[in-house]
Parts: sequence; C-alpha cells; structure tokens
Amino acid sequence: MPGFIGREQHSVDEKGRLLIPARFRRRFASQTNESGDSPQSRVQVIYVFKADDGSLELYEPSVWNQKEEQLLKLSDFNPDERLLTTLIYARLDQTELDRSGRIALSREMLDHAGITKDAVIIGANAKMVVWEPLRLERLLSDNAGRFAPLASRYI
Amino acid sequence: MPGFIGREQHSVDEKGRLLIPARFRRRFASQTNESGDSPQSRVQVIYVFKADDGSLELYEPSVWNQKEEQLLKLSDFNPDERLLTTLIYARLDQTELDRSGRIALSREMLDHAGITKDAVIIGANAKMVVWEPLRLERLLSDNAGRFAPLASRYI
DNA sequence: GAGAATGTGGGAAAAAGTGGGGGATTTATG
DNA sequence: CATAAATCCCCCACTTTTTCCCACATTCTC
Repeated sequence: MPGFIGREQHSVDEKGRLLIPARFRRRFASQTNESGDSPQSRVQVIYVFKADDGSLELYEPSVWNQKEEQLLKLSDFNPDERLLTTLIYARLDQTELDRSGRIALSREMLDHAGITKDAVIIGANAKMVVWEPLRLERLLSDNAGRFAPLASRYI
Repeated sequence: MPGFIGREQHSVDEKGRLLIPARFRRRFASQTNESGDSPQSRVQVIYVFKADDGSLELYEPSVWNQKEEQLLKLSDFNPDERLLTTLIYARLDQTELDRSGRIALSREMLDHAGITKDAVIIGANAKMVVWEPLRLERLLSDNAGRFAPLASRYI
C-alpha cells in the first residue's frame, strides 16, 4: 500500500476549506470499505493534529487508530500519562471530505498553522502535513545547514 | 465504534446549561436503545465525574458502567477499597440531555471546574472532558515542553 | 483541440447554537 | 395546609454556522 508522496500548494477559501490533492484522495478511495458500508455512505474521515512545529498533520482513520491504541493503554490516574492524553486530545480534531474533495479546517486549526490564504500539503508517507507556505520556507532555509549532519547521523 | 474526537467551546448559560456539540450527540443516538425503550422515552443519561486535574469528565452510561464493574468487585470491609469507593462516588453525579441537547451542571460541578461563562469540551475517545478555557490554556502552555518527552516515552 | 478531471468560489437551505419566557412541579414558610 | 418562592423543563425565536449543491475556470489526457 503506497503512502502519500509529493508536495502541492492550494488555496484555503473563506470557509476554511482546503482541497486534498486528487492523487492523495485516490489513496483514500482504495481503503474506505473497512466496515462494509454501502457505496453511498462512505464518508471519508480525516484526523487533524496540531503539531509542535506549527504544522497540521492529517491522518487516515486506519493510521490514527493505530496510534490511538497506544493511548488507550495509558492510565487516567497516572499524572504523566493523563497529561499526555490531555495534551494529545486537546490538539486533535476530526473532519470529513466533502464531495469536492475538500476538508473544512476550524478557525483554531488554521490559526495554529498561521494559514490565511494558501497552504502547502506535503505527503509524508503515512500522513500528510499542512504548512503555511512562508513558514515552511523559513523552516527549510533556517535549517538548511542541519540536513547533512542529521542525515549522516541517522541514515 | 468511533469515540468522541474534537474540541469545541460553548457558553454555559445562567441556568448552568452546557450544550453538548452536535457531533458528539450523534454518537449517543447510535447506541441509545440498550434497554429497549420506546422511541419517545429515550432519556440520555450522562455521568459527570470531578477529575483531579480540575476538569469534568462526561461518560455515556455504557462506558461508565464498564468502569463501575471494577468498583463492584471491591470489598466494603477492606478499608482501602472502601475508601476508594467513597472517594469515587463522592465525585460522581448524573445528569440528562434536555431536548435541545444540553446538560444541566450543578453549581458544585461548575465550581470544581471553575466554569462561569464558557467551557471547552474535548473529545477524548471514550469520554468527553470539560474545562474552563483559561485553565485549560494555562495547563497546555505550562506543559507545552513536556509533550515531546512524554510522547516519545509512551508512544 | 476536445473531453474529462481537477481546483475554486459562492448561494441557498438546513442544522446547530444561544438565550429567554412561562408553565408545572417541588420546596420553603407562615 | 395553604400560599409563596424557587427551581426545573419544555418550547419558541433568533442568530450563526455548516452543509449541500451547482457553476465555472483551469489543467490534464488522449
């Protein structure tokens, strides 16, 4: 099963709607029928997570659910584990693809990413990452020098 | 069965009523008929629990009952177990959805969470968590640096 | 270049959220 | 026990948001 690969830039309209590129949507289509839905009712849910670095991460249900299984093991009464759970769910949201292949991002999510007009969507295999274009540009140029050292350490 | 996911902010009116977001209410609807009620009389009960961290936890009956099964195993005559039972039930309350999809929170519950005007409701899979907005904000910013370490330790 | 697929925007209808009036029931009080 | 006071619900009305749908422009494919 291939992941999301590639980078595209699209506009976010006044209603906060962001188009998911067609090539990414095709990947969804191939694995919707987990629960034997009728062709009509296949609603494509997408999880949205506010990442620490100021981007938004988009997950398919099957991928997010895998992460969530880890969360379910955590105790409500261990302070550290409870805090982690809170930190995660407070940053998480859920949305659906409309018939034009867009998702509606909440004002809060857009603010977190600093998105007003345009957004870059980067395929990162299991997830998609959404950036405000200038912010991404700055991150890349600010850290251009770190690529080689990091790469040589880890790959 | 998908859980509660997402974060919303709503106002609590002067009567102490808090709206349960429509998308969360829809999950209730899909599993009301446990006891074979007539369509008319399906009253949606919600359990409210005062959490240690200053939030309120909202549970569906089916989920709370599962937790309660653990409690029923505890002995009334073992001091520790008896104390635990007391501590839990002393923090627990019960309320119902009215026809507008709201629940009435008692003064005591509101005070525990420090809620006066607004409240944030966070979907946390099996339960919903209610926060006073500023209190949540403070928790999140105070612990922003702890997310990465905790996440890497537990997930 | 024609037709299909993709991307963008917006209008209208429906749903959700908010606040408050008023009747019924419960609780307090003389 | 009667009456007053308070509380609790149910319903209505208004505002805002979301959803659904369509139209059009652009790009891609053959």
